[in-house]
Amino acid sequence: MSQTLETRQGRPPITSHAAIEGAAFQLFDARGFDATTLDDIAVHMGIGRRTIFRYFPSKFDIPWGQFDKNLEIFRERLNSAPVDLPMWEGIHQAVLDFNNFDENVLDQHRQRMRLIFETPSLQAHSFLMYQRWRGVIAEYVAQRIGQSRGAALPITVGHASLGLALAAYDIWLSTEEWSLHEALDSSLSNLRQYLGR
Amino acid sequence: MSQTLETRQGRPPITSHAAIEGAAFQLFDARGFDATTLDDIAVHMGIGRRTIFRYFPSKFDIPWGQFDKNLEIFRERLNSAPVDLPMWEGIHQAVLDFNNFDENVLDQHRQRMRLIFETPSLQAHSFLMYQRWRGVIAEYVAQRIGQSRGAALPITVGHASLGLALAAYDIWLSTEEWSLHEALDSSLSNLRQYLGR
DNA sequence: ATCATATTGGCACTCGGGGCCAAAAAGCAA
DNA sequence: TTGCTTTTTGGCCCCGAGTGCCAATATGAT
Repeated sequence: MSQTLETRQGRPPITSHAAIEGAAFQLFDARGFDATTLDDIAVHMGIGRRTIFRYFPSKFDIPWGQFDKNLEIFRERLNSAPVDLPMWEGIHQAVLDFNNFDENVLDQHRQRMRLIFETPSLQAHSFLMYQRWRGVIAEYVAQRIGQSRGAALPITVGHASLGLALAAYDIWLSTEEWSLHEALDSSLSNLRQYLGR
Repeated sequence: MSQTLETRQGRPPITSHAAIEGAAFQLFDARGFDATTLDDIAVHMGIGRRTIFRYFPSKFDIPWGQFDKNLEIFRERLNSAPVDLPMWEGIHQAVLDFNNFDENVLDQHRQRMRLIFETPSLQAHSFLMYQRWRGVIAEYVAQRIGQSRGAALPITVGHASLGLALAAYDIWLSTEEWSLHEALDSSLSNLRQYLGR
């Protein structure tokens, strides 16, 4: 059993990732990401600016929340994909699963991704997140075909899968017509059609 | 005729994009990108730090040199691609052309891309460059199929092409075995094979 | 009450970036 | 030569992100 609920020694934390994230999004929505300083967030929460850096390595990481956790979930989804399917189908299924959100969190996910996709400084930093995401795919492909993580196919499939996911998000965010699931399906089938069959 | 060589009025520029780029790369190679401050570069060149910002919008843009110019060339390459070929072949040819460097500049191109690919802060900012690159592709696809630049296929092909190019660069930079041309070919054929045929 | 432990947040610093503007350096006209 | 115009330069001063350092604070344990 984990000891999350146990009483710990030492001064108790005054805030949390979720609390900072929530307060930050309030201000981001109102003034925009760039126009919101860390001082604004700290003052608004009644905590020290220095404390924010104990929870997030940079301002850019706040909109991504607990990305590490999600990446772990994605890795598990991939590893439990059925092996009898063609690899591209298994990966696509895992991506669909990973992007399957409950109704009640879908709105905030959309808001989060919209902020990330529409703020240039945030887009730039997000590339570092994307790199880790495609690294998970590359690792899976490498393990499945028995090659190095840096070999041509794992690298290529990682980049291509990332491209498909980003395309789907671009499409999903720019129109109300499609669900995220449909956008992911459509980008894959569009690519297959484009590459000629 | 252009008036590049004419005498102009006003105080003449004390430096140039190329000069700053050259001096900067000297220091980047010696100390690394992050450890080199703009003050270091300015002092090393005997110019003011403020002046550097007249030539480059940010420190991150220095390693990219005159990216706008190259993007224009790429756009022309694309637009002069033969229409009787399947679209994916035309685009692939344009990408190959765009990445065809003379022997004498290949080393410095490799050095430049290695710096960009190996420096996280630089990777992040480079995503903004990549966005513009794939925008050129999306525009071409949109125009060729008579749809909006933001439609599903243009967006998807843009992202996928970018993924292929980045994969090729990853492979090219990580091994001495392949030429850039071969790496680009290999990433495309790997993707086609992966998607099953 | 004292001690051990863990978090907090203030202080001071570096660096990238930008607004502002006087100084510098050229051509041109009188 | 003397101004006038034009253009670039770079100093000055500011802001905000991010970091190292460390005393203050708030808990549990003895």
